[in-house]
Formats: sequence, structure tokens, C-alpha cells
Amino acid sequence: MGQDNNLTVEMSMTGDQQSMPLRDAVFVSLRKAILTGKLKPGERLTEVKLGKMLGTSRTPIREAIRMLELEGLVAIVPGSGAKVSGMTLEDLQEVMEVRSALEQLSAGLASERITQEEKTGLRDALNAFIKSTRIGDSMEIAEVDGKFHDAIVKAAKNEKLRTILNGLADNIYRYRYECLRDDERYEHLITEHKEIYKAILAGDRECAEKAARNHIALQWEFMRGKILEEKEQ
Amino acid sequence: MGQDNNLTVEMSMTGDQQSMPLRDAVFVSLRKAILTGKLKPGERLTEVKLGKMLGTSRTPIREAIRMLELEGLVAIVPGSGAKVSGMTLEDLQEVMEVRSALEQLSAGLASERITQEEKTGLRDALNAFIKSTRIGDSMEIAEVDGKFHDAIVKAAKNEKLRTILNGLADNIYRYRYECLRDDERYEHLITEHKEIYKAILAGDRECAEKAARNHIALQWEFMRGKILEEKEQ
DNA sequence: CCACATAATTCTGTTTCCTTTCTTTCCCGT
DNA sequence: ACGGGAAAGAAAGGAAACAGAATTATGTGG
Repeated sequence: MGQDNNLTVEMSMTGDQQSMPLRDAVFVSLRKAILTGKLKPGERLTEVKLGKMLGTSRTPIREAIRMLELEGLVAIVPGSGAKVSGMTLEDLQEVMEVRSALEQLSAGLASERITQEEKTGLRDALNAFIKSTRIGDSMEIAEVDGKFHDAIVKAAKNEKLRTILNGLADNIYRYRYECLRDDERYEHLITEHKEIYKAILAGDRECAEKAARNHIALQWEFMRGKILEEKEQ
Repeated sequence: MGQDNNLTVEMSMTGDQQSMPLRDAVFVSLRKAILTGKLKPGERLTEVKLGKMLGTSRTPIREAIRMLELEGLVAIVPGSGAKVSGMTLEDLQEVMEVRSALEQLSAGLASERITQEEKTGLRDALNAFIKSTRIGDSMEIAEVDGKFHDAIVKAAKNEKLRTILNGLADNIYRYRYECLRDDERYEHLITEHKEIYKAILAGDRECAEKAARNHIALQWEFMRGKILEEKEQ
């Protein structure tokens, strides 16, 4: 009961509701709540309850849930309802396999298509990442890491790729976030990012792809290890 | 007016509506109508009209449209409505770039993970493809071509990849379909498919990836040429 | 004390209605 | 005659109502 009230406050809809369809606001709110773990995997999402929490009727909630389903963040059981979808280790591996292929493509295309301004933008993103690892707020690090990868895919000039990659990033956000609490890998992460950055700047597609593949592979290895050792406890 | 009635009949909802949420039936119907070109790019989708056509109220229509939007098949103008989204040549190129990377991954993984039963299934799919090119019904060829690619991604044992690839295939279905009307490329297609098939059977990942990349590259080249020469007319 | 069946409650699926926003058309002024 | 603005109409956005299925609770029999 008290928890619900807490969530109500936490899930208040941000910013400009004006001229923005309610369903989109709800969509963003729910998505954020899931990604940050406020709504936990397996938790049941009842429409009336969410409606009360966000102060809307069921209609926008329903539409938002349908959208979340297509993004894979909730699972709908026909006739029963929706629940936040958890992920098995196998699911994570699937996502990481796809991500590996697409981050390679992203880095490769970026190395060929990046403009001068984007180069400075990418450098700034890299520096921001390095800086926030020094400070150590894992929430911010996840954010800035995402910015770096997004800067690359922007330079790749392929919006379809960008959409898909961002969707995949959301899929694993929860787990990546958990893994970033550990700072033993920060130095490695910086090195890997630098390597990708250098290859893209040099316009060396082969090298950029290789660096990206390597980066994802190491990240996956680390995540996998973390999750497995957590399970043993 | 008469057109509308025609569409009504064409868009009747197929199969087991029982125990299937109406929105999904609507979703499938609309999707098919768009992919087969019954609903043309730019055409406006008004909820009441579609509701009358399919014999439902607006709600299932709305939810289906939201889902179609996330799949990129319709575009929503806030407050105004939804329309079937067309594709520029640049959009197509974006899709093909991503598809190239993922079909490579698909073939590569399949070469490592395919089971004995799946091998025979893939062989059957290949033969079915060859057979339908002899008959020459472009509708069926597109279907069977899809089956072949789906058999591969099934063997790759990665459902996430499968979902994304099928989504991409839908994106370009209309255009691929158009291009298959031309039978000058059938022989090449068969050769390329055979090459992928052989590499997967041999368990040669490198070779499978190369064959897949080659296949997509040639398909794209052909599509691009077709579209450009159509525009010139 | 537990298992099974039945009833009550809750939640989804769908329809219907009201409100808000956009679009189009028509009229008035220049 | 042409352009701008206001009003009417149409369509989406949102809320509430209704029906049916699912889950939970309750009670009875073993």
C-alpha cells in the first residue's frame, strides 16, 4: 500500500504534457520505471492501478502497454494481463549477439561517414565518459556510455540502425546498470572506447569493427560472470 | 466509394478469431493489407473507416495502429491521424545495410548450431524455392524465399535476431515483391541460396557469412537498379 | 488438515460517449 | 480576384460503462 503511493510520486510524468499525447507520456514514464528497476521483472501491470498512479484513464495506459510489448519490455498474456518481462541468461546472450553485429556495423559505417563536427562531438562524449568514471556515479556512467555509443551510430548516418540499437540498449539497460556498479572494469572500458574512437577517426573500417566487436565481447563476458556469481550466492 | 467496399471484402479477418484478441487480428489484417499493397503508401488510415471495414469498434484499431507505428509501417501525425508510410531509396538502403549485417550473423550462427532435422528442413526450403521459381508466381516466390531465410534464422537459435530480421523483411516486403516480378534473376538467386546452404551444412562460418553478405549485396544492387529505372519512366 | 469445487471479486476486452484538436471551407476585407 | 481569418465539420484523444474471462477466496467434504 505505502509502496504504491511511493511509486505514484516517483512515476509522475515529466515535462511538457502539453501538445503531447498522453499515451506517449505514459509510455515514457512506464519505460523509465521499468529500466530503472522501479517496476521489477515479473511484476504485474494492472491497467486500473497504473491509471490511478498516473492520473489517467485506462485508454492511454493500454496503448502504452501495447507499445512496451513490441519493445519487449513487458509480456502480455492474452486475457490475463501484462507483466514486466525478465530476462534469462540465454535472452541476454541473444541480445548481445545481435548487438555485437550491429555495433560493428555502426562503428564501421561511422569510420567512413563521420563529419568533422561529429568527430569533435565524439571526442567530447569520450571525455565525458572518462570524466564520469572518475566521479563514479554508476547511474551517470550508464547515461554517458549510452551517449558515446549514440554519437557513433549518429555518425553512421543510419537511423534504422540507430533505432534498433537503442532498443537493444534499453533491453539490457537494467543489467548493464547493475554491472557498472563495479569499478574494476572502468579502466578497461576507457581503453576500449579510446580504441574505437581512434579507429573511427582514422577512417579505418576494419579496425573500427574489430574494436567494437572486442568491446562488446568483453562487456558480455564481464556481465555474464557478474550474473553467474550473483546467482551462486 | 466502390473502392472502399472492395477493400472491405479483401480485408476480412482470417482464421481463428476465437481466443485471439481482436487487436491482434486487426494488426495482422492491416499489416498484410499494407505489405501486399492494398493499402498504399501515403494513404490515410482513419479509425472509424477501418473499424467499419473490419466490423469492430475503434479501440482495437487504435491499438493495432500503435503497434504498426512501432514497426515503422505507418506514421502517426499527432492529432491528425495515421498514414501508410512510404520509403525513400535512402530508407531502403538503411534497411539493407542492417539486414546485411544480421543475415550474415544469422547464417554464421546457423552454420555452427544447426541440427540434423533442421538441415533437412533447410534443404526442403531450398528445393521449394527452386521449384516455385520454375512455376513463376511472384507472390509465392516471395513467400518461399522468406521461408528459406526464416529456416536459417531458426537454426541460428536466436529468437531476438529472428524477430528483428522478420521485422526488417516486412519493411521491405513491398519492394522485394515488386522486384521478384522479374525472372531474369531467378537463376542467380538459386545459385546464391545454394551457396549459403552448402556453407551452413559444411559448418563453415566464414563461408556462410560471406555467402549471406554477397546475397544481400546483389539483391540490393538489383532492387536499387529496378527502382531507379522505374523512376526514370 | 488438506483437497477440491464453487462463488465472489477483480481485471481485461470491447463498446460507447464526450472532449479536444485539426482541417477545410466559406466569407469578408483589401 | 486574391489572401486571411473565422466557423463548421470531421477525426483523433481520452474517459467511462459494460460484458466476459480469470484469479482468488471461501466453504464443504473427505
